Amino acid sequence: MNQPKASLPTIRRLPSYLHIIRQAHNAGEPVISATTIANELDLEPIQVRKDLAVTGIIGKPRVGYNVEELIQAIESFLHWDAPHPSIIVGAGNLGQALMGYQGFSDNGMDIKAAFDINPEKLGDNCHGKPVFSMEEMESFCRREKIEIAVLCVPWEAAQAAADRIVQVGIKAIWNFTNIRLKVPEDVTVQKEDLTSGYAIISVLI
Amino acid sequence: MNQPKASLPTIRRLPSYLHIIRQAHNAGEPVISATTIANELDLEPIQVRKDLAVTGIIGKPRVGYNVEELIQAIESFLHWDAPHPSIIVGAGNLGQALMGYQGFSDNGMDIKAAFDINPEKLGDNCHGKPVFSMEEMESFCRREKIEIAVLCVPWEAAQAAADRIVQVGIKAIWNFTNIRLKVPEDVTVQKEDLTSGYAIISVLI
DNA sequence: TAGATTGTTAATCGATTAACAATC
DNA sequence: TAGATTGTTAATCGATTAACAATC
Repeated sequence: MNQPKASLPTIRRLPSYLHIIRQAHNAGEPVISATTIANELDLEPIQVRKDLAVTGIIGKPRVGYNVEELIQAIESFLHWDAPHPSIIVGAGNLGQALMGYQGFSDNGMDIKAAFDINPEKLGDNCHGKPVFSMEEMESFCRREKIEIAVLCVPWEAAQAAADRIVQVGIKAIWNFTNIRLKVPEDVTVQKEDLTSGYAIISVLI
Repeated sequence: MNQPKASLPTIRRLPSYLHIIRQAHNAGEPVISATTIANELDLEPIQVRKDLAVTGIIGKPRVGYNVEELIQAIESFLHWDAPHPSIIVGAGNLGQALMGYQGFSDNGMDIKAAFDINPEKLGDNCHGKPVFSMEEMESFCRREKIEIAVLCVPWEAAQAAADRIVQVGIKAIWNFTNIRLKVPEDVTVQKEDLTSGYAIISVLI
């Protein structure tokens, strides 16, 4: 597992910046200032400058940042300038939705297939991509050099599925279940618990 | 918008605790200690104790917390002990998936319907729930006393949809798009950007 | 009783924010 | 030049962690 060169909050904010900067690029703007980005997102300019600094970008005082350079700097920092072969494990509602989610495909995530234990789902063509049985996972993933497994099974099945993913040699699991997975040290798990977001909104209502 | 009585990181962790405590309850265990929860989640016991304290629960030294009391305390703190009538706005892949997501329905979120501009989607029966046109939103939401709108439209349509949601009188928007919504002060927006999670895993690989 | 666990008070750590010189 | 913006260094703020007395 790599040691990130920036704090997790900073990394989380970078995609929002990138989205705004790409819009500026589409609008033909050659430069953009941290102040502009901050206003758009309701953040402090100093925070945007500090965040952008982690990508190695150098701005021009009084002018701002070169839009094309900045897009490249962020994409490169996030490794979004190269494709990441990925699979979905668990082709239920959420798995199928993520399979067609444009926010991922726009940023290098290349979902090659889904895997499921339910024989009824097999052979389906979900968003133009195949659904295979769990037995086919190992050979497929080694052949396609899969880097990321997106885990969308019910929580009761999550640990067993994770064990399988580890066995296959995949080193990164994006865990959409609400349990903590037990995996070897060299495997990265990023937990994305939608009920955490629901908890926030429930308290704020 | 309510001022939460706990930090956002604390609130985010509570659902994971609740899940473990409910499992203990199902297993018939009368008490559970912060140490047990911490071990399960790979956290520090002191953090779990501090987090649980915000719910007002009182534990017993040497014993731990009464499981039933603790479940009630967390559910009550998160307002998960009452139903929250909700709607999905944008019945695309993600919207449909969230409509059937059990992690929400298990915790009081009661999704009553979805709304979409695409006439092809209307009348569909998605997970046993109806899909209506945007025009029907206002009367439906006022009648059903909708509290939360889950926004799953493409980002280009997000601000217009949010304006509509505000107009209807809904005070909480769960925003799954990657733009910042401009809404009146009394409307709460919780942004849930899946590309932020993808950024983390991309950097950690 | 001895030992484990709670809850409180204090210390540490890291992220955010402020101040300001440098620069175009 | 004057003024806006960057990048650096320092200060603040808040969350996490540590220490420890209280308790069953």
